[in-house]
Amino acid sequence: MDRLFHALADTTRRDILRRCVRGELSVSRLAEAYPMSFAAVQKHVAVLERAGLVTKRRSGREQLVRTDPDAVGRARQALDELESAWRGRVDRMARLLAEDPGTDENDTTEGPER
Amino acid sequence: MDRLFHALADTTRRDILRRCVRGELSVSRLAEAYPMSFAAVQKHVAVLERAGLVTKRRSGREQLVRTDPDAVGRARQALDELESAWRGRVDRMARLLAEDPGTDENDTTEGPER
DNA sequence: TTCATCTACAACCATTTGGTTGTACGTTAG
DNA sequence: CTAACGTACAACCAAATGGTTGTAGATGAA
Repeated sequence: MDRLFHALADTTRRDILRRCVRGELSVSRLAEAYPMSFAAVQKHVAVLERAGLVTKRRSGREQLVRTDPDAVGRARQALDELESAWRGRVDRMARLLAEDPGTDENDTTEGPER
Repeated sequence: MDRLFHALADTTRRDILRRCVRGELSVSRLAEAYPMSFAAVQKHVAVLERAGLVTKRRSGREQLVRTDPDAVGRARQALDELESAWRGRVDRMARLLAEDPGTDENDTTEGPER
């Protein structure tokens, strides 16, 4: 979660994500687009990879970068949960679950984070 | 944008946001909840404030922290745009705008960021 | 007034970040 | 084979981060 948002908190990295939307791009092709060294872009891609936002696929001597379609969805879901709390939906849901002694699996109210 | 995601990229800060959902909390009240100094929490609140995620209101000698309901919406919208690009919606929209010589204000295709 | 509380802010420190350069290795092209 | 390309990775550096302590200013309570 920390890594996800941290990866998104950089203009270059968000731009890399946008560029990889249309299709796979090699790291060196990406590096041409930015006023920085190849190694720097390589590091940005590594950050995105550790956050699960992109995956790399080897093709010959090139390393093709592709976005993970589900990753942004996960980030959005995290914000949705935050927004739900905002609107009090979580509280009401928790209260309903408390009254109904049914299957209460997940805990959405306590602890700083999972 | 950078500041927004960076503010969200920390467990303590996300937790502060959740705690301030129900109502305003003073900084010292917040500080009691975490195993760190008052000044550290103060800094976290400052980061959230610079990102526009919370606002502070003075009440006597206390400084009450409150979440900005629209802020998470803004972050979600940013992710929505990213997700739209994923799905190619932005591209099709841009193509439509290109064919229609009408009011083409925003540029969504070039540059690293706004 | 005096004291305790809440806040603000500066100074400091260790670690991380974002960038650089340089070197080494696998792969493709001539 | 040799040269060029794409990548990986280490070492290094300046700046930012996340934490600390200490000091000082407002405000509320005794």
